[in-house]
Amino acid sequence: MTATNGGPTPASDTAGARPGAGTDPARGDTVSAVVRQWRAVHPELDTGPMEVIGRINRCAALLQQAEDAPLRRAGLSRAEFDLLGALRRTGHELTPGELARETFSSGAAVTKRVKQLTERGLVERRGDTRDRRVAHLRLTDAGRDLVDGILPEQLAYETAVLSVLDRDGQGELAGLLAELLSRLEGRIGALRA
Amino acid sequence: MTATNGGPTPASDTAGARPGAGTDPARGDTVSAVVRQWRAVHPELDTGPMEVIGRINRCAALLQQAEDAPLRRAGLSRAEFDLLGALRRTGHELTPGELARETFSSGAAVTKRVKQLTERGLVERRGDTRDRRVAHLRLTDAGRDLVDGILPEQLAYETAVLSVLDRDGQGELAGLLAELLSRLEGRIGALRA
DNA sequence: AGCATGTGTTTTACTCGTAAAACAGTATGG
DNA sequence: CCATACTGTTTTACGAGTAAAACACATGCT
Repeated sequence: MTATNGGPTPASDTAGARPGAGTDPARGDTVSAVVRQWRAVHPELDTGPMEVIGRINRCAALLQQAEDAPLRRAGLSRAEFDLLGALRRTGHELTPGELARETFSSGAAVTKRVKQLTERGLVERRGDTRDRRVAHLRLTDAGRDLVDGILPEQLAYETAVLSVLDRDGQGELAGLLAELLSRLEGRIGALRA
Repeated sequence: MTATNGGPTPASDTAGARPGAGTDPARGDTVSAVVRQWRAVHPELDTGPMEVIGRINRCAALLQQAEDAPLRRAGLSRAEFDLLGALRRTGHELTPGELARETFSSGAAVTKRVKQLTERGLVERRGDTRDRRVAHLRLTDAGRDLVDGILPEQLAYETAVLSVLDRDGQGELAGLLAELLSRLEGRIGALRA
């Protein structure tokens, strides 16, 4: 996660797991240990939210770390792959600004990545004829082939990692996350407590 | 999320939950839009894993971004708070190495953070009497008070954010994540596909 | 004891991301 | 038109993290 980047975040395990629910992992995850520590120090606090947020953060950190390996073999960072992927999946040219929004990163970061990817022959740039401030970016054949080569590998890998959950579990998880996410995205910025 | 990092670390890839911009409330989350794009371009691929991994990444990024605000008001980055929190919740002194493991970061990063936090009077250092290589770190009173002041605020904030899911939903989500996480942590490194 | 080896921590060199300023060009209102 | 404000992109200055090397010390072998 960050952590930040690599960020691990405090986590916890309170009552999260319902009784009797199927598998009962021999031992808890790291988050549950952290939550236990907090509860010992501050018994008056409701550590419930840590059980969810801490685990989301930790899962994200582990999954990203694991997925980076295959990517690096192709000589790409995750941010670079995200950029190429955005161009590939939209299927058309994008401006730097659109690319920034699409990949949730700053314009400056996109400028730098595009520069490198262009030098590597994976992306091409073309100026807009009407508005000379804007550029249009597209994948080269090499860029498209690279993405198309990596993607199935990446998906197969993800499938393997997630197979620790059964099909129903994955479906439930995806559903709950979709609900959480759609509501978070809906009111983003609203809760700046 | 870098997250890390100033802010949210870019989330990630394949499953890359990354569409941008606009909130498109009524219809699903941004991840489902991305998945739809990929399926249009590569109908033969099973995009299932993206629905889970992409959402975990995106949720992590949004939650971290949201939680950073309250932290910054206290003049701390998430990484710094993690470090102070580790000292607070364990209740005893930790060496730099232990702190690195506890916060899932590199020793070098811990060295730098401890240096800053010590200068700010939040952390104290003491050398080990037997083994002069090691140091023991502990919170100062100011450091402890800072953590104890922030924590309830942070938890209240998390509770508010998660309230978009009902109690059962939160419990189910925590349970599924706990299962996934404990298995990922169990076999981490095993799947370096 | 003396030296090779191992461990805990810090330093160094470098990458990458960001925020804010700088650029470059477009659109508008008088 | 021409000044002004605005938008899209790039540049600049800097902060934070990492890996690998450097340190500093401890330990074990002979």
